[in-house]
Amino acid sequence: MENLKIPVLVIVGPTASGKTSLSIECAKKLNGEIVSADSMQIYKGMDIATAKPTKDEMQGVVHHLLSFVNPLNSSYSVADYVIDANRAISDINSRGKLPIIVGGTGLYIDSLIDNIQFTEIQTDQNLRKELEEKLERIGSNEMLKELEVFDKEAAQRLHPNNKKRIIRAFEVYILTGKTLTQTIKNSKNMPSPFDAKFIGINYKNRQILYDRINTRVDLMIEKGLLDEAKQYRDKLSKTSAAAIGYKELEPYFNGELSLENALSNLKQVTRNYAKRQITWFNKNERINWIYPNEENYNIESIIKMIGA
RNA sequence: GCCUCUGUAGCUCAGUCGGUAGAGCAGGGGACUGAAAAUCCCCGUGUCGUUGGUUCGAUUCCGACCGGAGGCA
Repeated sequence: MENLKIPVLVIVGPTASGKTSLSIECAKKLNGEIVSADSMQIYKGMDIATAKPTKDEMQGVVHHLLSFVNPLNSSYSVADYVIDANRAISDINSRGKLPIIVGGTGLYIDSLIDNIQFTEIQTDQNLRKELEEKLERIGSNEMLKELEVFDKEAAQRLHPNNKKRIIRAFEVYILTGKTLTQTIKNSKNMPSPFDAKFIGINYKNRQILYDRINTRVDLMIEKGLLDEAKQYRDKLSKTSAAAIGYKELEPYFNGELSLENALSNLKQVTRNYAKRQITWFNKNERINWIYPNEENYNIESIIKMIGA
């Protein structure tokens, strides 16, 4: 049974940690193709802000799930990602190559690797809007009391300020007749189809990561981030608009902030994001951590580490 | 030179009618199932500029000094 599982290499790490170059090296060495696991690099355009690998950087290595969603009118979610990534992996595997999953979106990666079942539930934007209005009207605590009637566990788990999740708990129940708690439980019933080896890149001295982030933002400006941001002003879909890199420049475009201050804010927000990513990956005990500038940071020892 | 304001957490600033102090941001930790680059939770001791004085007791009142900002000739 074990050997029927598809072998995959997973490379994770916070933003600006060096995933791109390491993954391309691995792909070349291990006859692999890359499956991006990045919730923002999926969009067409948006190249500079999301730090997509350039053609040159790819060095001929095939990349999947980059630049294939229209950022102007399409929304995307984990459930979509799991479907798309599974398809890409099957394709790569069927051609005898190693799928290398690379990215910083922890939820996408875990949902894919752990074979989370999303199929039964949908979303309903209108219903969400109604629920949002209701929550504003009656308040979080009242809302949680109502939730407690049908999903006590979720009601106890959710903090009153976490409005998005409270609304989602109602949405799931109204749409499917099943509670969010039950739905989550059910989603974990299928075994993983993958034999996954995890590599995580991190920095023992976090300041070094933060310096890399700051430098990268300055580099983005040189590459034309301002023009890219202007191009997408007020045009992005609900999900693509969440990208870090454009919304932080709005105050500058509106004349409310100097470019310098807007940029230091953008760097700040990116650093905060990196920290959240690290928190997510830290709980994954399957990850073999490697640290740039240290002995084991080379392809040979990485291959040895994962037993490829 | 004189006058006024000001000096409190890494930063911006509250505050203590005299009993050694607290917010936001930063930073750290955590959660996370269809928006996840999103959303949310927890964590605050610091010579209260320095130095004298008054006082049982001063970061708080008074003086001097040293920074900073503004005004006046």
